[in-house]
Amino acid sequence: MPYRATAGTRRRADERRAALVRAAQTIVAEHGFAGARVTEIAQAAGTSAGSLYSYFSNRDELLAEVFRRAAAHELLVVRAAVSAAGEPAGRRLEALVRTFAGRALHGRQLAWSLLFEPVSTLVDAERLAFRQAYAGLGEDIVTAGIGQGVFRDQYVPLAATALMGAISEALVGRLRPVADESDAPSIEFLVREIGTFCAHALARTPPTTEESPR
Amino acid sequence: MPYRATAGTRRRADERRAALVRAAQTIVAEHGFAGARVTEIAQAAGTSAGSLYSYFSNRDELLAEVFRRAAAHELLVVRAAVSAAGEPAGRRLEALVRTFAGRALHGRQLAWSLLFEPVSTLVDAERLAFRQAYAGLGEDIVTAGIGQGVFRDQYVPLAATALMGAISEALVGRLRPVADESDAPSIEFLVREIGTFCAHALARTPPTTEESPR
Amino acid sequence: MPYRATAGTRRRADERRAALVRAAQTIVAEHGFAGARVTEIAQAAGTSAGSLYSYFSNRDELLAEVFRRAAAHELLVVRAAVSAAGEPAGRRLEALVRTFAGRALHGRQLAWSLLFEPVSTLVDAERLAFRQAYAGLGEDIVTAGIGQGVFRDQYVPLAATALMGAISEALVGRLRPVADESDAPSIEFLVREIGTFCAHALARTPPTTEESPR
Amino acid sequence: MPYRATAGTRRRADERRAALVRAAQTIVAEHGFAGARVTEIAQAAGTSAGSLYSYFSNRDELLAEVFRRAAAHELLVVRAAVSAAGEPAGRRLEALVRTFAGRALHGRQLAWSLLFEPVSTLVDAERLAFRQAYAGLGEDIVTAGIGQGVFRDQYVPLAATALMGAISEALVGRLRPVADESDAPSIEFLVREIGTFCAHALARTPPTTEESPR
DNA sequence: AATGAATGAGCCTTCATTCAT
DNA sequence: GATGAATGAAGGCTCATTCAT
Repeated sequence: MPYRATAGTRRRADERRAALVRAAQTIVAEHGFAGARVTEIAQAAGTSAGSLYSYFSNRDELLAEVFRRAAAHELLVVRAAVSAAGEPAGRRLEALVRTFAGRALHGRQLAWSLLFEPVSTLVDAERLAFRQAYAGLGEDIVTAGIGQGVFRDQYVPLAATALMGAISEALVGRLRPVADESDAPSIEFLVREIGTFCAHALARTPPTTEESPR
Repeated sequence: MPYRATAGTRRRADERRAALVRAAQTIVAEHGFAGARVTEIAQAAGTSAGSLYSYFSNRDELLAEVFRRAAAHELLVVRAAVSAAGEPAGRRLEALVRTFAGRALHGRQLAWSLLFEPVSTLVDAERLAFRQAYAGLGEDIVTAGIGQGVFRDQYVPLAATALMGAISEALVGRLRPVADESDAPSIEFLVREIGTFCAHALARTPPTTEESPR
Repeated sequence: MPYRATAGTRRRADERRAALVRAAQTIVAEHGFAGARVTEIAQAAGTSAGSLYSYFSNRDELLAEVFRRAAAHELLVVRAAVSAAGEPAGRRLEALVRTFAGRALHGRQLAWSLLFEPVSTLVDAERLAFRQAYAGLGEDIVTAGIGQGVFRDQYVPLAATALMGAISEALVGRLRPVADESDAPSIEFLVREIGTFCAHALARTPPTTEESPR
Repeated sequence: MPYRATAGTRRRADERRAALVRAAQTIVAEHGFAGARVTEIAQAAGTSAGSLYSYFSNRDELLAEVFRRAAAHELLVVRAAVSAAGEPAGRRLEALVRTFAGRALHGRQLAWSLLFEPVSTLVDAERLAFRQAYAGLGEDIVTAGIGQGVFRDQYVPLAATALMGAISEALVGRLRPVADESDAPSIEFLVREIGTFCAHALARTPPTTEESPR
């Protein structure tokens, strides 16, 4: 009698696979991709390293999936918030910033890993897609805003990119020492400031470039 | 004739050291810090791995020097351009963007490694200083602009950070596929767009957030 | 049938570990600690270098275990013999010498490595304990002997140390060429002589220091 | 005109050579043979590593010479003291112990290195000679003592060896932790105790091996 | 004959991947 | 299908020795 992949078998396999991805994600969220050892992932998933290789042909492959999943989730959340914001584009922009900020500040390491950490060609490709999706989100907003006359006419791809750069750097960037968080400004304040920054950046009104008259 | 530690000897040592740094930088510029193997660096410098250790106590130390050197150069160039731009702040901002852009587009991998690639504690510390210097540059410009009434009143540290994020992401970010550069917009155009983006972002005039009347 | 961490597995692991220790000990017994290369140890144990590291976190750790094991064994044997010798202290002393001698002459290099060869801080600490245990044994005997009036009153720590020095040097010391063992005195004779030497050294009767009258 | 080794040239060479040996000895006396790096020796001698190799074909060769020299010096001093002690053998023995003790406690590291530290086959051979010389000294004393009826009849080689073992272990042995030297007994006391130990060990009077009557 | 920078073999250690059970 | 011990390639670093100057 030939072996038959019953529904139960199949489901159990899927669960295992998912457990591995989840475990890996947890570790990545704590130590970054570089700190995600195959053995530890397997252990955290209640499985073995060897078993892992029957679900993924590669460590890279697994990490890529972790990336994909985490990124997809982020996107989902942000997209939902953006959709819910309705019109005009300014409100959508604000929702984008606010949601992105919430996610990023929640899990800084994961956010950073998703955005910046170099892993492998595979993940880099994945990241490209992720960023493009984000950029696409931004592009939609910008395009809509332009159409609505809210935003000035501009080269949309770049605007979206710069937008994401500004937001992510301001939030996840490792620019300032993490240590001294005592007198750091409140998140609410930061988000509002970033929102203003972005709103201005896209705005129609031409910026004042000359010194103000006294 | 006895061996003599002449000026020539000294110079050759300096050259060797410099050659190592240069070789390392070349490799970093191609494969990133992670891809810079000691043996390969030495070989590329026409030396042996062992020899490398008489110039640097460490691989990390060498990489840190590569970073320092490259970063210092970038800063120098950008600072000079900014200073030369004079008043008002808007012009300095434009100079910042233009120069940064020129450097970044020249060597994408290097720029990315300098800005983002995690290496070691040592280099990360170096990077912090580098980024802070950049941020400082930005802060100076923003502060000046606010004083001149050109820029709106805003939380300067964040503005500077977001600024750098926008610029670097737009330029070095791996958002767009590097492969397909056929119908990419001209650098000149990109730089102008980024400049506009930044100028608006900081500008005093409140952005229009409502739909324009038809 | 799923892989199962059975008692057999566990036993095999223990065996592997033991094999490594044994292999290491063999090599140490032949070439000393310094001559015990990780790769060679693993190979001698029928394993790979990498595998070694799942049983020991360190080369030093393994060597320390080799030391501990060998030393513990030596101590056990000697202690047992000493206990079995009963009273008075003189008999215990003789047992000490005899047993120590037997062990030492059996494996000269190992005995020497245990007693003298510098390895690492870890092993040195282990050795300290080993030597102190030996010294403690000696001190017990000397103290007892003094109490019994068999040995003269003396500074016990030094007596014990000197005792061990005399014995070990006479036996393991590299004083005489190892090569020419042809006309060497019998072990039995040596042991008896050392015993006499030690007995006298500790004895109560004051030594004659003046020339005997003719 | 052929190169001629003038007296001056020759003398200068000898001085260089001697300087190297001296420098090496200083370093060995501080860090042991293992801690004597070729480069550092050369530097300490005001020479270069390369130059060192025109005086010694080997690091081992140099270290062997260091050993030879230091050992010879020790021997010379001890021999002189022993000779000066005159008769009977008991006095010579005391002189041996006292002088040896003085030297050993003066430079513990050097003494230990000479007596115990493993270096190379070459040095080990040298050490053999050294120890044999010491043993010879001991043998002479013991033999004389036996002839004078001061010491009991015994197997001289072993007695001498055990003697040296007792002395050196008591003095240089790393048995007890070096750290706690606060309430350590005075050197004078130690030397006297060792002397007594040795005197008894060799003495004619048969030791009491039965418990003393109460 | 002197120099000291260059060499490179050799060491320990890590970790993704495989495969006998 | 599952397991996890075994593997072994690869990497950084040290230091005695050599050799162009």
